[in-house]
Amino acid sequence: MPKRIGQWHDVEAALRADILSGRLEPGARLSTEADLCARFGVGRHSLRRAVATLVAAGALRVQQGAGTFVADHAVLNYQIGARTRFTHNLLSQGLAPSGDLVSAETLIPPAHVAEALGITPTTQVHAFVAVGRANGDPVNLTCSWHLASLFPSMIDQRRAGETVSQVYTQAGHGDYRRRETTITARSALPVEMRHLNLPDARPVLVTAKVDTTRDGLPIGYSQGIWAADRVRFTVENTTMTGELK
Amino acid sequence: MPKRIGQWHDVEAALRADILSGRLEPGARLSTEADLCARFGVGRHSLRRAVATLVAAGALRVQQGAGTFVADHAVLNYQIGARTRFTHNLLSQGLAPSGDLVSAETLIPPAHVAEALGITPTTQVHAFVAVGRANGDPVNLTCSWHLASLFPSMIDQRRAGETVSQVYTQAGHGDYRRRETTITARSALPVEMRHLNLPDARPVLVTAKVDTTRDGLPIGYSQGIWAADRVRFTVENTTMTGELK
DNA sequence: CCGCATTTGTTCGTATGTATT
DNA sequence: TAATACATACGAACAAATGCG
Repeated sequence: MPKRIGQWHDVEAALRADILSGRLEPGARLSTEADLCARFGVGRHSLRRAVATLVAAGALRVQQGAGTFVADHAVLNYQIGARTRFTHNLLSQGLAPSGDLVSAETLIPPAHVAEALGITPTTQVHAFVAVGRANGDPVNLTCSWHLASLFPSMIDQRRAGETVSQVYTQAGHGDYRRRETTITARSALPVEMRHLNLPDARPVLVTAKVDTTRDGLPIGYSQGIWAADRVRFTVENTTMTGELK
Repeated sequence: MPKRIGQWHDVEAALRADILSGRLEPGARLSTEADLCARFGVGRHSLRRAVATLVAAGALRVQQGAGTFVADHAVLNYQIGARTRFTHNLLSQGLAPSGDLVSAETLIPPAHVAEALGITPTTQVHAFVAVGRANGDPVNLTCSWHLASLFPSMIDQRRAGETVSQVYTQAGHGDYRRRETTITARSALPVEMRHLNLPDARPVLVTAKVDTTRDGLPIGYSQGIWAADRVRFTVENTTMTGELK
């Protein structure tokens, strides 16, 4: 026996059903708040809470002054854990990759970065923040940290448009490896909302990985924040037969 | 230029800062709403919106009648894409795995399942819903669909506690393979909130995979919904040397 | 075990600001 | 510029859950 308290739950369910069933098509505009309030017989508060929930869920998109619309998204399918790269991933789906370097500086890393890199908290690193785009729309925000001692001119190189891989190679670490990638999800932080152009605290996927030399020495750590409704990760399940138990 | 208007943003930022800085320790109880309203000089509306945002972000936990608390979580590190299993994954971290079978029935699959399995929309499948737990706390909700024709007595077998792998093996498909796994994130649906014991529409990670025979014929499709703040996926980055560009 | 005070949840009304058309 | 539509904010009242005496 479901414990349904709250009219806004009912309104949310009704709107969600309309969207899923196709009665409201992707991109369609909903009636105004006032109309919907009248239709459902609830106050503006209840209606707005239902809409807010669906916006957070990525089912609706609201634009002040214009109206409320059913979301329509293009989802990027991103291959992970292999030798594919951002550029290659997008091109293979007919999307135009681009990116902006938001910031580049040399500093003392935050604690969790120092830990991941296995360095003392006072060792200097280069820190970069960049936005990756598909067809001009931002899809991810990358924060990366690299040992400053190994890549003296990395700041200038990256400002000149060189990729991390290119810098690694020129410094004699072309055969670097990527340790395992971790994936988590959470709600977007205010900074992330700005860079990813998110209208609200929507879910984001967070990827993190450590680059090491062939000997396993960490040389860089990077973290990607992805708008959850704009990407789907694919992990190739290599190996494996049965192996139950 | 940031266009930040709204007091509730300021309240959220202040609370977030208190949490991150450690002034509010994990598990600690905040002052009451009334007190916080007075302290920040805002109405209850603004305060509650700030709190709601932090709850959605997983930073706070609210309990009606009791108070608002700083979240303290145990995060499960889940190895993905290898031969590891739910049980093994938990045991290796000292967590006790358990699970409940929520439902088991034979039916016509939803469209996206039929598509994934490469079957006509009228082919019957067994559908299961189960909750996976770590130390009794729910961490994921698994929905799986399996070709009914291949596993006639699967419903009874699973009700008797047998695993999917065990059923596969007994039907002569012990050497099944897992096609690639996809990972996405979104907000939890009401059903998921109930089973995962989520107090709100928090982010969830969604994993999906197709089991096939050695010949590549699909025999089952399963989807896992994970409470985002209770799990971190780890993908082993096999292979790979440089291979830049 | 009951009852009561405390604390959060839901809902309404109302007013004003800001973006879009 | 004016009308429309969503955003923010305050206040108030009652419901529901919790915890304590």
